[in-house]
Amino acid sequence: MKRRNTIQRNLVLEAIRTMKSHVTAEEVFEFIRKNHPHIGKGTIYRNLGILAEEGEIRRVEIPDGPDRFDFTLKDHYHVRCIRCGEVFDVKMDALSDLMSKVRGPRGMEFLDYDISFKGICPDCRTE
Amino acid sequence: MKRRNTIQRNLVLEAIRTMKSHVTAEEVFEFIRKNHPHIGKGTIYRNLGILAEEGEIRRVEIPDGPDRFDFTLKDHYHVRCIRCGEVFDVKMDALSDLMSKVRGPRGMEFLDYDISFKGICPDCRTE
DNA sequence: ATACATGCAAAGAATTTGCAGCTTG
DNA sequence: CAAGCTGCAAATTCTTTGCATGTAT
Repeated sequence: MKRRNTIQRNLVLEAIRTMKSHVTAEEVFEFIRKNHPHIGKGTIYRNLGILAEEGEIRRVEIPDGPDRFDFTLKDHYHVRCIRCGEVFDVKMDALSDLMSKVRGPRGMEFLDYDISFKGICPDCRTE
Repeated sequence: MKRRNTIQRNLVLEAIRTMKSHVTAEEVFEFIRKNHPHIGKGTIYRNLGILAEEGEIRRVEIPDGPDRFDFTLKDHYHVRCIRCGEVFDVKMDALSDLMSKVRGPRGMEFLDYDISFKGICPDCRTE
């Protein structure tokens, strides 16, 4: 399955690069739709998946909300506000080699991990 | 909203206590349905939510799969097999006070975090 | 040419919700 | 008896898929 270089795929990558961090598929769709009203939402999802698989972008799975997509390459984590659902970046010193510390069922191959925080964002706290 | 002590709520709690770890709402539903064929799925979801909120059980949000529910009290994390979707417990030495290490937007209140791993389980590796 | 992609609409999976009637305190 | 619940079905939300047509290589 050799990949093609389609207009739509480039638009999606371009959008992720242009828009603010951790956008949802829906946001990418609305963004691109402004200039390309006929793009289909399925195409957005398909291309986000392909780009993430190729490592061009990063898929961030947010518990309790739609997946987000990042262009950022370096590792960072996220907090989700339990009131409004907004997602923010958080910084944290690299955890010392988490992958070598885990113990799972015998023979389990560990590939990846993610840490996600929950909290209440400044705006929601003062309401 | 004072809580009542309903048969259904007790059945759900009982089910979580009886069944193996990290079960899905669907599994709880099927389990209870054996003896109470008229229980509604909405009731299962509502009660799982209430019990989790009360701290009687723990909700574990699995990226890319349905929520799981645990009776286990102590902290532990999970791996999800990317091939078959099965979820396993993992053990890891307590991380030294992650909550005090995070830096988020100014004024963000951090409440909780979870770590989730991905991997390939023994069964799927040998297939 | 021909395999891969697209747009559109419909299907799916997980969960939530509206509502009339039933229960618990 | 009033506030909570329940069962049921329909609605929501996010994402995937089938298919006829389009297009990059």
